[in-house]
Amino acid sequence: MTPLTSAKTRPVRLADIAKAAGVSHGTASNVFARPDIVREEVRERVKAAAEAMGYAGPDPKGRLLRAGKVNAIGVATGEPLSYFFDDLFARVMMASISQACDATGAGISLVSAANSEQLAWNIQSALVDGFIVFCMEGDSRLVQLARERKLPFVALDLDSDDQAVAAIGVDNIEGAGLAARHLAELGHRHFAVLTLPCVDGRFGPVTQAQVEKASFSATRDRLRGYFGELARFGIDVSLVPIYETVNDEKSVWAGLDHIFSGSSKPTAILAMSDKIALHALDWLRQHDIAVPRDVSIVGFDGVPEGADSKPPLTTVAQPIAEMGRRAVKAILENYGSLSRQLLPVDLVVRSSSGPSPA
Amino acid sequence: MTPLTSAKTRPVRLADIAKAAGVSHGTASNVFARPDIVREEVRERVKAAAEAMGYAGPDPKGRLLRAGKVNAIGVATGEPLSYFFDDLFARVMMASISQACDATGAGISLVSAANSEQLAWNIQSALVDGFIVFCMEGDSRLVQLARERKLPFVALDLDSDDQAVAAIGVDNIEGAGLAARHLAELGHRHFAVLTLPCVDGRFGPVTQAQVEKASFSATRDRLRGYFGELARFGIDVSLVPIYETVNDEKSVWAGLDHIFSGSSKPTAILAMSDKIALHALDWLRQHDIAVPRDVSIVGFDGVPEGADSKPPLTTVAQPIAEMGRRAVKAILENYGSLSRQLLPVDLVVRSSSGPSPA
DNA sequence: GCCATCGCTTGGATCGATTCAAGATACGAA
DNA sequence: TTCGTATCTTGAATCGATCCAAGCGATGGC
Repeated sequence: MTPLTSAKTRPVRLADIAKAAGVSHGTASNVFARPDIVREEVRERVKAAAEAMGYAGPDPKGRLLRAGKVNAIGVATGEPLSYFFDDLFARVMMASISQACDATGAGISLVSAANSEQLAWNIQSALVDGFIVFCMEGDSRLVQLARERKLPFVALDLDSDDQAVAAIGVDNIEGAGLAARHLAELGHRHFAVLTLPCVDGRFGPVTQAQVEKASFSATRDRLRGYFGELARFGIDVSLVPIYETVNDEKSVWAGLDHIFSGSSKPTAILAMSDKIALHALDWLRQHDIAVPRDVSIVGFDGVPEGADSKPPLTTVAQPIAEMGRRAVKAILENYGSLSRQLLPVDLVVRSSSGPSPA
Repeated sequence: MTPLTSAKTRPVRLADIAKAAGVSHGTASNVFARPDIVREEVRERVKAAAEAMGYAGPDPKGRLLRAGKVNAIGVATGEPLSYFFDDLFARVMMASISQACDATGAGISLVSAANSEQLAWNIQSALVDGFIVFCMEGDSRLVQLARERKLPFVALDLDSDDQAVAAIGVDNIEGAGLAARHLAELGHRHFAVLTLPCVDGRFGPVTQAQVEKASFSATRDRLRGYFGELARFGIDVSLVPIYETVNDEKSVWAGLDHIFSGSSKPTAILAMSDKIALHALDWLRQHDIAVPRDVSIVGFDGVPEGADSKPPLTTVAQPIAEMGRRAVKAILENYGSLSRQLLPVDLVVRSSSGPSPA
């Protein structure tokens, strides 16, 4: 009979207050879970005991085991956690995922890992009902770990290679083709391409053959889309300079330094992400190259920042909101069937693209 | 002996594969948790059984109950979940929180609720080791619910009123004073204030007395800071127009329409958030009012976007990264002691403020 | 050949709740 | 008074793992 001591040493359990109130733990549980079926007098007594003993309410840890459902979906990435808040594309995607979760009352768990040792553990021990995986690169390890959990699983933007993995994405080849055709139809014949990463960490000029070996399928497919369409306009794609960036300001600026230091300057730039395009816009402005008078540029993704840039960015918009919605739906409704959804992209023409100066 | 059927009806448990492998569940557990203490021959046998039966590995739900620690911190807000990805300030804060979590291997659970009914349940059933609560307004209900969980708890940016709540914030009065003094010392005598919300949802001109009744303490304190300092410079603050915004473009623009339609136009604007200030910058540019030549403006928060605006924004920078780090540390190390930390703010002078035109 | 030691394995207890069939109580009707 | 019914309450089973004391077998020393 030293409730104070035991309350100090270990948290109060439902069984403790049941005993204190002189009822069974079954009844005590009902007081919290289904108060209506407990007689008022008993209910008040139990609640009073809970209050007196400083009971924090039924512990979700216990409930979870019984219920089986966490009511939260995990969003995983190989990047650091802050990727979700730093990256333009991830941000929009997360906003749409969170709206879908809000609508259904589900929570979101962010899962990541600095080192790959941690990654495995984080994925294996994440308390979630399913995973949405951000696959910026051929993160096959991440995908594999997530699938091993045997929970509902959707990959966003994954390579089209493995048909067994559920994935939601866009047709990168088609989207890139749209961008290239748009510029070609405006009369442009001198192109340059700023790519997303092919290999981890490095940046610099690359060849078409090198991009073909990229681990990130979006990089490969977008280049194929660009060049496929350009070739159709009779442009010799082997002469088009390709510069690999790591999707940040530094590498993009280095790329433009490189591209515009050559003898034949492009009049049109194909950027594989809006982020690249927006950094490029900054570089061009600083170098007094007018957009779109001197140079046109088309991005990829359709992030909202593109609408407010100077000039507003022409881009290939992914249906990001729709992708997020579908991903959440797939997890919560546990589609076993969904194997691969390719959503349509949309060329959004704004003011960063115009007729070729020549 | 119909493993296929039973595997279909219900997920495979550790006990199932233990039986299949002919070992006790204790040993089976060791195979996964401490493989080194199990004889290799047995280990292989168990792993083979697991593989054969399609076992997904030890279920974290079960582990959790025993271990007691979730290894994740909950971040809660009264706003919709997308707030974390949309709002400038929240984004920076979340980036710093996630860096701190990454460093320690902890996960992040985002908790929110569209309606207040859901809120209670979401907070009560969140699987977390502690809460960091974003208190943009006097969300006392949110704070109360979180505290009832009796988990480690930290509020960010809460009113200084309730001393019992652990909170990390800045001295809003001091910060606002810094901004006001900076402008006053530049010779400005004609001010206008754009406030954060006082009451949910509405916006429009307000009086000092109305702001004093704001439920959001930061709004109150920042106005006090502004006016306290302005009064020190002999400015009659009762003549300074105050416009309440809801921290979005529409209300800010409406505010400036209102303020600049009056007879005496301000030369200096005090904005209670960088977001407000950045929207104001857009409005001023569209109305051909040069900053800082015609009008100076100072923001509050210190978000990175302020450094890239045109012109770059003078602002009162909160130590957002440090606040995030401390909050995470407080949760993970379960400071019972931390009651209230006020961190220093920093006036960052950029180009949006200059000498008064008069 | 016996005993001590070492190392792996075992089975039960535990984490904290929910659920359900069965039992108990109270109340009204015959 | 007795039985039936409606309403609570009870206690055991369950969720899926981890942990630990005790047991057991093999090995090596004397």
